[in-house]
Amino acid sequence: MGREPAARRRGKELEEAIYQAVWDELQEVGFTKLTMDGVAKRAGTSKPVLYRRWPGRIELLAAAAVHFMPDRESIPDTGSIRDDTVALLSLMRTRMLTLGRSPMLGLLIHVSQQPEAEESHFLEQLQRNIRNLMTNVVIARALERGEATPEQLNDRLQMLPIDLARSQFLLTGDLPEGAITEIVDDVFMPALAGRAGQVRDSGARPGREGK
Amino acid sequence: MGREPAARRRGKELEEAIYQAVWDELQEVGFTKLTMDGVAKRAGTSKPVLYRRWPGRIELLAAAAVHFMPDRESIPDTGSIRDDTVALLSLMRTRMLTLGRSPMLGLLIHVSQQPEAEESHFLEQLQRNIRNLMTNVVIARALERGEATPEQLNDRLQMLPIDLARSQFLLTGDLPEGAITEIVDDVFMPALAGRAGQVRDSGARPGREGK
DNA sequence: TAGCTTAGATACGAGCCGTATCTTACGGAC
DNA sequence: GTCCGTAAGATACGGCTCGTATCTAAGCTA
Repeated sequence: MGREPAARRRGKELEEAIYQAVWDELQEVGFTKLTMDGVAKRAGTSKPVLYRRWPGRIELLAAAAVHFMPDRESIPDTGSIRDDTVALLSLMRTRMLTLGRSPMLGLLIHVSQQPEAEESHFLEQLQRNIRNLMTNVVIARALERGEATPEQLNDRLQMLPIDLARSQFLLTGDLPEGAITEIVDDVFMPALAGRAGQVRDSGARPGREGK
Repeated sequence: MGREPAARRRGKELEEAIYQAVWDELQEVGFTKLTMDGVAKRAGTSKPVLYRRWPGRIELLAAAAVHFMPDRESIPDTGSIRDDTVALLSLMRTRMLTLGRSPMLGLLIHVSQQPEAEESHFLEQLQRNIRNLMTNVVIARALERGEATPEQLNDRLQMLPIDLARSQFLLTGDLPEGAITEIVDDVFMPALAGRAGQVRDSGARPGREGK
């Protein structure tokens, strides 16, 4: 007569179900209304199971995000810094859309109030990864190709496309294809060209190397 | 025997005290722990008084921010687009530091989940105001001076310093003097120069002017 | 089969939410 | 000065979420 209680899950199987519950709950009620009770209920488990694994909802969210984050880490060599940068921003787009705007803002708030935040390891790791791809792959290739010189590429300039992409996403919640090409073609490439025209700041001699 | 109950405040006097309480509470417990109970208690009043005026804590926070926001709206004419831009970013810096990183992120989350959000009128108003100062003052002056041409200045490029400044603030919680000059001198001015060198997009041939 | 780990159920106190109710201080009208 | 309407301030409430404590029994391991 008593209904069959669901089989008891453990380890990876259980965690996977919890992550899925987090993701579904995010989709359904949104970040601000994401609760531990809600996740536990949806996952068919109970709160203590969650608290045994994560300190709180932010850390649980971060873990779920890690779990669902696509982990493509390579930028195809397109042959030009322009297209490589577009590819990098597309990767950024994929990741940011996976995480979502509110969760990303939520993680940022958490970081901003708990500077040591081990849990935000995740956000910083994404950030660091993107940064490395820019400097060690896109820029490095550009230097090899002779598309740019080291003096030309200060830190700000190297991070320019990334910063603009993140800014756009945090403000609008999206990073459309068109925005990417605008960032690259209307800002980044001109900025590179501008620095090329006056390679050394001291000897600024605009427009002397002839077209 | 009974202690003298504090004199009952009304109107502007009361609201001022509430705003001050919000600000103090923000300072003391931080954005995520800012509660209506806490504000009411600190202001020496009670929750119904707050809820009669604002729908919730986010709206109360926004109102307090408006109240404390310095309202300098002018950018001195420094004689160059470079220095005008620095002045604009300094204004942005002042405003963002007044609001604070977490509150700004919190308002952004609120906007992101309630798109119509009338209350975030405040954030968008700040944004719009800065935008207007950039296009209608800084850029307009530059065009008058002949420092730039209209074709040179697409939307992305015009918003570049603002976007970078906001990005920096949201990530680090600050916008130091040095960051401002880097944004302007290492990115914005070169980008302008780059667009000047190749006014029409059709002729853009990146990486061809090298040695 | 015995025993250990831990999933899952349940209950709890605490804190905050937003609202309802009530008293009473204050300000304006006369 | 008196009367009255408005709104401040106190209090209490139900509801939700938090994070934890306690207990059971399921399932793995020896």
